[in-house]
Amino acid sequence: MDRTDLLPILFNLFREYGYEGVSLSKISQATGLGKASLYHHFPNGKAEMLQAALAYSQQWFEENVLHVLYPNRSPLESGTISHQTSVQTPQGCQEQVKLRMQRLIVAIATVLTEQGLSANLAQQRAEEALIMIQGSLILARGLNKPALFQRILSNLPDTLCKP
Amino acid sequence: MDRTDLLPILFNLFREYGYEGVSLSKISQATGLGKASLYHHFPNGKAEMLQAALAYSQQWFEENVLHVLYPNRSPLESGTISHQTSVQTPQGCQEQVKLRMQRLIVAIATVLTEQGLSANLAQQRAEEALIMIQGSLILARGLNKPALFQRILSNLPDTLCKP
DNA sequence: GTCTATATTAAGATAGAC
DNA sequence: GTCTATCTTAATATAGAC
Repeated sequence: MDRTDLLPILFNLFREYGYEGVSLSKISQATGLGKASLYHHFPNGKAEMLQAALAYSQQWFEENVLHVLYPNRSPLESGTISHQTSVQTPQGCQEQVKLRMQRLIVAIATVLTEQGLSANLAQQRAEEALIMIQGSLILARGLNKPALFQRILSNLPDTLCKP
Repeated sequence: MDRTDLLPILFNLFREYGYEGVSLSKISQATGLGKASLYHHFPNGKAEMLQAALAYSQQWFEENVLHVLYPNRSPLESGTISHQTSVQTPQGCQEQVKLRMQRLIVAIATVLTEQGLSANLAQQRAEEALIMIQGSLILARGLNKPALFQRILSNLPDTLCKP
């Protein structure tokens, strides 16, 4: 088994249960590997597993989101993980979250600007896009209504480009 | 020290760190009480502390949010904790979260209906209100820009009542 | 690369004195 | 009502065989 196979499993675990909510026993069960084997792949233990899962999701985000918004433009040089500190604890996520939000907002604002919106309005709309996405995810999960998220997502393009 | 004094401390701890992220040592430190003393107030341990913190926040929500939207109308009979199961684990929060969202949406939709909006539009706008609130909270925290939340909140009344 | 076995520490929880 | 002391279990982590 390769380390690459473990990353999506780790990512899903941390996303669903949170860092403290994921125990090595859970990871062992989810991956089918013994605890000792996990330490073979991640010598620094759980903290390193989180770090690897974050890097994995970051890469996914670059390829599947940012690269779609920036099809053949920016080489995404800042996409390589440059803000990674030694072995990350849960608090260490904050900076990565911030960076990812900022870059997504810039990407969306750029697209909106090319659609004819002013810089200020584009920025505001891009923030609004993230707000709607994040907020509808919370409501969809809280109310157990996935359709609510789908609806918001479908209306987003019109909402952002409108007046 | 009274049990009532502990509730806001517990609530803040659970909100900040999550259920698994809060240890009895942390609670002991935050409250100034020994672990054994905590078990005097909450014989069923951490699970009961979460339950109490949830009930406390629910009461706060009733008095400070719903009662403001329903000034002297509904007696809020459903406000008393009727959906409480024995001793709650983290999963047990889901149903409470759902109920609270639903009631807030109904409350906002009712207000909007009285402002002249149609039932369907009012419902949709009420959902949108929660989406904006929750989403802007996430962005404000993630970007470390509290002003973003303030801005969204200020614009909400107009946004909801407009066309 | 994975295992069994074990060490080490911290967590949740109790007993009983004051 | 709060404490000290202790119990029990689970968590993180390591050693060493295969």
